Amino acid sequence: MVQQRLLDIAIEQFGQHGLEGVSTREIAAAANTAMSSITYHYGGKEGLYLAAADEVAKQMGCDWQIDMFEAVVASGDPAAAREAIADLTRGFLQQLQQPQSNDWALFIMREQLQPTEAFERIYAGTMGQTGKVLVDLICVATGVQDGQAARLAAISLFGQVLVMKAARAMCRKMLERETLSEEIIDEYATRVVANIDAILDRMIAERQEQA
Amino acid sequence: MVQQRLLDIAIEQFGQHGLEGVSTREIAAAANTAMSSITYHYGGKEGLYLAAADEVAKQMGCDWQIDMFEAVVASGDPAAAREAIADLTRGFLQQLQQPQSNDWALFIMREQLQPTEAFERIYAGTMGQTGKVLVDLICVATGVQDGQAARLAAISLFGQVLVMKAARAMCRKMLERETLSEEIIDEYATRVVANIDAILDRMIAERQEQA
DNA sequence: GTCTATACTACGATAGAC
DNA sequence: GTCTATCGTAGTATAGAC
Repeated sequence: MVQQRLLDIAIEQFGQHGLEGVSTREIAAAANTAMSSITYHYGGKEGLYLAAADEVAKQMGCDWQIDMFEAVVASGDPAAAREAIADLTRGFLQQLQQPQSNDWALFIMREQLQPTEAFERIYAGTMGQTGKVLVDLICVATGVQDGQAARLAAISLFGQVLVMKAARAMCRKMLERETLSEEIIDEYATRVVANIDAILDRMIAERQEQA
Repeated sequence: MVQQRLLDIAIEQFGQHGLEGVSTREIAAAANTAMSSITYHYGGKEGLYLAAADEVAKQMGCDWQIDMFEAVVASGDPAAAREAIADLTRGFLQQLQQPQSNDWALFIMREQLQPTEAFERIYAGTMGQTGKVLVDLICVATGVQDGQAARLAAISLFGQVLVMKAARAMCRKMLERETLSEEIIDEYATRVVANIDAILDRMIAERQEQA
C-alpha cells in the first residue's frame, strides 16, 4: 500500500527532521513512489504531515488498554490504583525504550516544542485519555479530591518517565553510557516506582494534615 | 554589534526551526545585515550554529553560582544539601518559566532529540556541571555512596522540572489553561519540592534497609 | 492512480565593489 | 567589514502522458 508506506516514512522523517527539514521528494523516494503521489493523496506536504499526526495518535496507544485502568478507577480501591499507576509507569517507560517508539516519540516532542494543529489531533487521542486516567488513579490512590493537585502530581510523575526520552542525550552523558541498556532502564523504573510510592504517601499525609 | 545580533537571532531561529528550518538570508535580514556577513564572521551556516551553541551554554547558567552548591557538598551537611537541592529545583523551574529562557531551551531540546557537536559544547558547560553538583548533593543529603543510584535519582528529579518545558503543550492541556501563570508554576514547584523531600527520605530508608 | 517533465521559487556559497 | 550580484543546486506544485 503506497499510502501506508508514505505515512510510515512521513512519521519517521518529519519526526527526525521536522516539517521543513525533509523534502517531499525524499519521502516519496524512500516510499518508492513519485513525489506527485503526495499531492494526489494528501493535497501536499502539509496534508501529509497532518495525516502522519493522526497515524501517530493511533500508533501511540496501540499497546495498552485504557479500559483496564478505567475499571480500577471505577473500583475506587486505593491499593489497586497505586498498583495500576506503577504498571502504567513501567509500561510507558518500557514502551519509550523500544526502538519502534522512536519515530512517533520524536514527532510528538517536536509538536510539544512548536505545537501546530497536529498536536491537537494527537492530544485528542491516546495522550489526553492516558493523562486523564492517571489523574483519576492518583485521586483514588490518595483520596485527594482536589483535581488541580492531582493534575500537578500527575505531571510530576510523567516528567520522571519523559526525561529518559526527552533528555536522552543528557541522560547518556550523566550515566556515562553510549547506549541506555535495558538493565539501566529497569533500574531506573525501579527508582521511579519507589519515588511514586513515596510521593503518594506524602500526598496522603498532606491531606490528613489539612483535615 | 553585528556579531551579537547574529548570535541572538541565530539561537532564536535555530531553536525554533532547527538548522535546516532557517535560511541564512532570514537570519541576516532579521539582524539587519547582509547574508555574506555570516560567511565572513562564522565561515558559514554551520559555523554560526556552533557559535550559537557556545552562546547558549553561556546564557544557560548565567543566573546562578555553582560554587555555592559545591561549597554545600564540601560541607557534607545533609540538611544543608537537602535545602540546596530544593533551592536548585525552585531556581531552575523559575528560570525555565521566564520568557527569555525560551530561545535557548528550545535550542537545547532540539539537540537532545538529534545531538550534534553542538550538544557536546553545551553539556561541557553549565549543563554538565549542574548535573554533577546535583548528584553530589543527593549523595550528601542521603548518605548514599553508590554514584549510579544517585545519578538515577538526579535524573528523576530533573525530569519533574523538565516536563514543564519539554511537554509544555501537554501540561497546558492537562491543566486546562491557555498560559501557565506564575501562580501555577509556584504551586507546581511546591509539589516537586515536597516530592523530592519524600524521595530523599525514601532513599535514606532504602540505604538503612540494605545495611 | 501513478509516473515524467517542467515551471518557479528559494537556498548556501562565493567573488568582487566599496 | 559590509554590501551587491550571481552561480549552481534543491525545493514545491502542477500539467499531462499512460
